[in-house]
Amino acid sequence: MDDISMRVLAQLEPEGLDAEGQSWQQRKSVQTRITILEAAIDCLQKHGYRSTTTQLIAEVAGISRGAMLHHYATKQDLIASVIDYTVYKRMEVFLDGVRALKDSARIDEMAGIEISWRSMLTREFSAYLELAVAARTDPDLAAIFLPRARRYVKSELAELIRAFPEWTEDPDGYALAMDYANAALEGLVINRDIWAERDQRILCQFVGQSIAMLRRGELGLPP
Amino acid sequence: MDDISMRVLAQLEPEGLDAEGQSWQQRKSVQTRITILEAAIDCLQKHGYRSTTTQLIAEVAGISRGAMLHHYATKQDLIASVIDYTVYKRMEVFLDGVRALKDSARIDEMAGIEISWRSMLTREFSAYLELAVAARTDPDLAAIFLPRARRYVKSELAELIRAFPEWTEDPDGYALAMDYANAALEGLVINRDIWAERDQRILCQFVGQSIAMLRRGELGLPP
DNA sequence: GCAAAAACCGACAAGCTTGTTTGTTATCGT
DNA sequence: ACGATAACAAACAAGCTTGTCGGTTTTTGC
Repeated sequence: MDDISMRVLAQLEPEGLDAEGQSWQQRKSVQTRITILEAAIDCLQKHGYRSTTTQLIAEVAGISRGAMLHHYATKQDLIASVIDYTVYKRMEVFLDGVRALKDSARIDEMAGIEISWRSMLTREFSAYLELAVAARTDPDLAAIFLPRARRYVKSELAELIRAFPEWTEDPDGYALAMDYANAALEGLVINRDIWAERDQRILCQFVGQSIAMLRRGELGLPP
Repeated sequence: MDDISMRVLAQLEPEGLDAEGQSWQQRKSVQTRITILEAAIDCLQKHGYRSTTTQLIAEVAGISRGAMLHHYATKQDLIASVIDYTVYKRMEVFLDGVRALKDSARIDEMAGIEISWRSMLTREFSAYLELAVAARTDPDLAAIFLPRARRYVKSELAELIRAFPEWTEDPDGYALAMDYANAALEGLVINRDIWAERDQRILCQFVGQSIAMLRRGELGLPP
């Protein structure tokens, strides 16, 4: 893992899941928590936030509900951890993908879009998006989600530019490209069941092309 | 209302709400149903699909739950009507907006994007989007939502091109532009609480610009 | 070893949601 | 005018969800 990844991941790494050198109980606890978080991700993806009951999560995780409530006293505690965990894992996947690209593929073919698109098709991002949309109409969820989401966007913007050095000279354009890619692809994800797959591929390519033009300065904005 | 509007709206007009020349009971019934639908829209926007209980809708509508279940025997019946109703009203707003544009504004300044964006900030679209995302994880809702959504996309694509005659020569590009605008703006709507307003405005302009380039053939796709 | 703490389990009360059912008032057709 | 029908109201049962509580097993510190 190189410098770039270290910085980003260090900022976003979830707490309470890194006790690898601790006692037996600590490690057992961490393992159980990860099992719970993975189960929660599955449930969020399949059933959505409001239908993801603590009962269901416990069943999928294969432990009793009482045991789960020992690790996460309330549903909010659990969801807060899910947010951190999914953000961390998605960033991990995204960075791995971008780092694996050759410079030419990344710059000329806008392959970063493809990586971003793929990272949005993961279980983790499905769960994250589910929370994002649910937070818009659930005050309790918004209270724990929005601060984390804003922090995440900030970290992503500030650090990920190291993975795209070709944007260094144009920070505003980079910020726009980042938001733009996220918005377009998230909109695409939402309509995945409605639109034909071919249309989705074309759309994805179009987004990549327009970002390429933005970078080359052929498609800008009035000041 | 001109020809264009007539065609589109005729295809999408909800059933059971057009009994204006009927008996007193009929008109009363229609009025009550509209009251219920408007209440449902408010609830969906504010609380999301899963928290929009029949109890809550009845309270907001100002009638008893029993009375509501007389008009809509089940929650699914009600939601199905909400889908048709919101699609109809959004299309109405959108068409009114586009018709009010001068040709120059529509073609050169891509003002259609601004209209589309504004139509997505309405109560009706918020409710529709809420149903769209909820349908992705709720099989019962998906059963009534997806068929209607696909029909809506088809009607929109087939008929709305009359409002944008400058695209007539390029049906593929038009289809792409349509999907693209919807995806990007819907993604923008979803992140509305997370991103700064200024960034949202810039993003909206960028989407308009890239569509303008697509129309001028300066930004196409490989076959 | 042994007490304390942590991991884990099962059951409970309180509240909410949905659809059904029974009853009341107002309007329609003849 | 009068029976039928529609609009509306209220109460009920069945099921689900959340958080709390007492109890059991396993690990840790001494």
